[in-house]
Amino acid sequence: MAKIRVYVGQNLDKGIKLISGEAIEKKTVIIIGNCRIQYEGRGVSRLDWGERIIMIKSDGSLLVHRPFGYLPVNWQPETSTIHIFSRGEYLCVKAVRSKPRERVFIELKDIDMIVVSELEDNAQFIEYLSEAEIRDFLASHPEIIEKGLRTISVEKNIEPGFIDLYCVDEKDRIVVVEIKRHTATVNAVKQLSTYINALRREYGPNRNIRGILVAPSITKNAHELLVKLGMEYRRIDLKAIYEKIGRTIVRDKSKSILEYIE
Amino acid sequence: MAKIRVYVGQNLDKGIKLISGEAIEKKTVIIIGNCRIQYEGRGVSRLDWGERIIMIKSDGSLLVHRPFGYLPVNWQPETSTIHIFSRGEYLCVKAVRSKPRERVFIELKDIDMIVVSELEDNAQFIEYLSEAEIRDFLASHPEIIEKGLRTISVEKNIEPGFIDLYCVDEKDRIVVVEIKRHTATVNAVKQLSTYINALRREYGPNRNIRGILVAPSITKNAHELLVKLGMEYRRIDLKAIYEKIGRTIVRDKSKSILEYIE
DNA sequence: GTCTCTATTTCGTGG
DNA sequence: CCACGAAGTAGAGAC
Repeated sequence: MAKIRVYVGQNLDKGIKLISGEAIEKKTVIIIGNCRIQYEGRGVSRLDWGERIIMIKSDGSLLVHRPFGYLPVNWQPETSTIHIFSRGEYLCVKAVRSKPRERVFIELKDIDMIVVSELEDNAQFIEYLSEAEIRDFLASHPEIIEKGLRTISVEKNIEPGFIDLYCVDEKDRIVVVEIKRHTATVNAVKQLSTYINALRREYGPNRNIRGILVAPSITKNAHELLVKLGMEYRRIDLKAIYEKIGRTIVRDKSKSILEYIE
Repeated sequence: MAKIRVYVGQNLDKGIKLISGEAIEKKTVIIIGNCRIQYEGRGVSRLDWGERIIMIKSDGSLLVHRPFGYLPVNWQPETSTIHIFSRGEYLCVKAVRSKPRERVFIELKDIDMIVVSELEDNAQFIEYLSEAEIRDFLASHPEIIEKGLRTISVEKNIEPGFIDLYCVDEKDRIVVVEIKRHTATVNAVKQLSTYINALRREYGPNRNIRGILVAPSITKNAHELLVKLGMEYRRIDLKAIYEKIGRTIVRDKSKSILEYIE
């Protein structure tokens, strides 16, 4: 079980003393209370009094959550230094970051609860179906994109940027493959076009160079532009790739994992 | 003061019953405990047992925070439906979203604390120095960009997209202004170049059309490309703009607000 | 440190 | 609802 100290009601003063004095090393602090907030740095923001949840982690990251919305209303990433101190009637939390130079300044006028916890969490976060994983899988199974396609290099660096897959087709034409793990937009088409133009400059007009955009879907505008520029689209099915890579971990058996992919 | 109920130690069962039975309407729930998590949807992830903080808001948003890092390790935005229920030894939290189809499934084997709160927060979040604000300010003060510059239109829609400022200079040449509120990259240069090419096609080769990229800074590659394409860079100072727009709210007087901008 | 690109990006806005 | 671009985007990887 985690070490947790809860300060509420009569004990709040003790909690305030604890978090404002002692360094909160290795501890995660949650404060619930009525506060106002100012942020200055890359932008400037102001938020007047309201009841919110403040989370301060031992690495210096700070989050302020309102009772709605997925995103924190104010925050500071982990490179910050955090000071907690009393000023007049208010408990103040000040998180300053030097690069970029910015600060979050919180004043609390009412505190409902303080939780100081020491959490142990050493598990490794494992992700599947990232763009890198899909790219590497397609690199070793280029026939999924097109029969007879062979991969020459992965993440090939040419001047304008990195080509996901640099391949040749059955007729030995160069094929530039751009992979998107979700809906391809006009930007993706432009990106692919840039690569192809660069290669055409390099190889001259006699070398036939093809461009294939691989994605589970593509926007209408993107597809029009793609066709206009003489390039091609290949749909991939993330579900099928996931099956082929072969995962077996399913804990919640109420629904198949594959129902949720793409 | 906010309405807060804390369940810890002996009371945990009561808390579990509360959050798994009743709809948690208008309430924000925090659970601290040892859990494992699976996510499936746009991607797939697994996280084995560890002590974490789970936050569930009344709008259906879900966040799981590890004791480190600014970002939640797993989450679900506010369009989700959330079910809390017991299965065997575990308390389960299941958040499902339909568009895109995805789910987060959490199993808790030890719970340290449950907090159920009703937070009141109606304050308006106010942001300054957004790209829109900077753009509108420069639109009405184009002389900051260049002496004699006049704004013709803001957010002008031409085929490839929207031009931030469409101006004419002292010599009545068309000037396309692209504004970035931080470091301009090669993409910004390409964007500007696209607009200018479109206008050149429209107005023919005799009309002189200039492009100005306005940003607090620019990357080396971007600047090289800009010069190569015959366009110009103007540095803007966010601090100066903020001063000119004229803000006065400064609560924490220990440091001037302007120290923290840009 | 600078620059570029991805992200379970999220979020807004305009068509 | 789809498409596209901004964000205090954050974070990773290459150079």
